Amino acid sequence: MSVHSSRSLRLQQDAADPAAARGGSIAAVAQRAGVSVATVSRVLNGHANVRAATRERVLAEIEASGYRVNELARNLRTAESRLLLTMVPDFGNPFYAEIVRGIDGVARQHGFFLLLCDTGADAGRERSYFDLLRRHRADGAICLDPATVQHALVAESTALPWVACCEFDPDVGVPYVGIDNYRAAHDAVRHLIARGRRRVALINSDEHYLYARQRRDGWRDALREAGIEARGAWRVNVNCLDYDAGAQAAAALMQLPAGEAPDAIFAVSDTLAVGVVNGLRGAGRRVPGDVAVVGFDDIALAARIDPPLTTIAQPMRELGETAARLLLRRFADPCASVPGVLLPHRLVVRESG
Amino acid sequence: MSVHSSRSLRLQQDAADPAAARGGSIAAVAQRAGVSVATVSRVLNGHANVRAATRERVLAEIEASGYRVNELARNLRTAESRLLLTMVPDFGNPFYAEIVRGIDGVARQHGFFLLLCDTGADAGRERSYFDLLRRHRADGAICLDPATVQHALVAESTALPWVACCEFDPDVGVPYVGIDNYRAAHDAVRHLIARGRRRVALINSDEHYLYARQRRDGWRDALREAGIEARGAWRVNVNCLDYDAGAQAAAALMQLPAGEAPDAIFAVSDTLAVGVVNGLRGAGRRVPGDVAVVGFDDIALAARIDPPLTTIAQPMRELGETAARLLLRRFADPCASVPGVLLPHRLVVRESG
DNA sequence: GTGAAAGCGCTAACAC
DNA sequence: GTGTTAGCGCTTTCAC
Repeated sequence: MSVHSSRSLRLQQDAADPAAARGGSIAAVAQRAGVSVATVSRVLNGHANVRAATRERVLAEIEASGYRVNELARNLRTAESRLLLTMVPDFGNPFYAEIVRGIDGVARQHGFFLLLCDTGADAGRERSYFDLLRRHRADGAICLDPATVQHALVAESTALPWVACCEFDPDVGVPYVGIDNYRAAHDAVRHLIARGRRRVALINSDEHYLYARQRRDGWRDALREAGIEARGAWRVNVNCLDYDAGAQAAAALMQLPAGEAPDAIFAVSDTLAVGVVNGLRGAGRRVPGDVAVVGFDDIALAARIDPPLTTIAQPMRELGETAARLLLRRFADPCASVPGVLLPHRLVVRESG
Repeated sequence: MSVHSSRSLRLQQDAADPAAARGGSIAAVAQRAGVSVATVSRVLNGHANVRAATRERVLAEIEASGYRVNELARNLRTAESRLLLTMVPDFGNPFYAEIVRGIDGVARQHGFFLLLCDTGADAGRERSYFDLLRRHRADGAICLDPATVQHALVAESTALPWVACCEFDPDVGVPYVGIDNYRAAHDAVRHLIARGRRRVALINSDEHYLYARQRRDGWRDALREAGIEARGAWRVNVNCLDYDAGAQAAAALMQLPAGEAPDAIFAVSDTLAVGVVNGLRGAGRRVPGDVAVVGFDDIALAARIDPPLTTIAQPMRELGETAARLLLRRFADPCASVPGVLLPHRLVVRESG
């Protein structure tokens, strides 16, 4: 059976004819309804200038045949893929999952789907995904990768429609949404000081992350404003944000001589902080009795560990939603000024510190 | 500036000309290289019958202009989207994240990208996503939703190329990959019995999941074979697999009169089991001293909690990889017989039970 | 080895 | 209101 003859047949919903199961072409519908393809297209796209009777006839034929528009063809014609490229460093991380939900919700509301790509925070992989924009596979992109990785994209092109989410460098001229990391860290440390802690350690990620540098500054300044010197020995940088890294860093901190050892630890991610709590317990310290712990992100697990984690909550869903809206706005007006949006964070006080 | 004149210009990588940033058309490249579009297409697709000198000239022009093929057009012509629809009940669940990684790896290896859709295990949403196949937005689909939800798809069409992963009903005639849930549960409970436990409770998810019914049967039969009656009071069904659900279920189980209260709990997911451990601690029970706990899935967190969780490991990555390969095989030969694949599970003994 | 041309299925400009 | 038709940018016969 040739492709052509199968197209002229009515839909047969059986395994023998997969082509028919996908519905024929607009031409076939038009012919059977006794109208032109233009009219069918008008009905399909809800244009007003179609007589009610004609519309009914077309609709009936579409219903009867199980016809579905071929979006491959539509997309070529309209020159848009209606796909949003979303690049995340690690989609197994619960923090990103919630942000992606936010993006997805807004996207679908506007008729877009997500092309979700895990870059592993690798600049090379990210650039090759970014190329999907040039190949017209996606209409725009949202990047959640580290600011340093984003710089590679800037070199590629600022002419392509993309926005930054969570991580960003205000200087690169790309729309972004995130939080004020300096103030968030400042708030966390001030809270610990208000609770009587004096020796507040910082477990930070690699400082080539912009947010890491900002949180470090917030930590340092909050201590300074309380008349405490931010000692170098209290600052640990890890290059991985998992449980083990946190546990090891905490254990190392506890090696400091008594009187110098921290009585509080601020970790820049909850996964790290969960490890810290376990590490401290392994080192025979009580939390928060001996050492208070504050994390960052407020992932679902934070409230469930023992003791429940004090942390800085980021509005994850809204971060994603805002990123999607910024991108959509760029579509509507590519030349509009590029806003940077900072969303409010929130200190969630639980029992760990 | 009209679209046409901008196309005939060289690429300008600046914000003023987003169209140019995406590269011109194949016709423009052909003209500048002094060859036909057919030749450029042949070079692009690595066809052999092009003279080396010609090929060089075309390649040089592509390089110079930054041209990228428009896959919207290619896809229409070749009648394939090179997108794989992946429907998951909840992509915030780390269990699914790893499976999706497996799918993604194999897909990309074969030039496909993922259209990842979160269905929330809702039949309606799933069906509307499934329609993307008919609209030619995806070439095939992988479904991770409950078997009951899949039945809606079967009614839609078995003529469309899709496969089931993890959840499946062998009777529906769709290729699937999963594990032997009956034996996995049986193994878990037998392990607990071998360690001297007699009153083994089951915290199960909603039994409209096929796996839930199979695991329930495995639990019941393992007890029965040890001469223990599987009491109704020991069986709790929850409709949500998060920490809280586990904690609450555990607390409820501990309300049973002494002598009837379980001395072991088998939870059908690790997230549930983590909650169970916390719930037991809250109820003043020691794990595994008073109550042993066994989970399911072996997510990353399982080894990190206190005490480390004994669990059934599923080969998550391989499940995803196999699903993708089954689907790819359907593309190659739509009429091939539909294999069902069961991958081996593994009991990982840690300290909780 | 290379080019001319048909056509994938759709949308939209234009004609009536 | 409705039909005719010209492309969107590409791949792929079919000539030469």
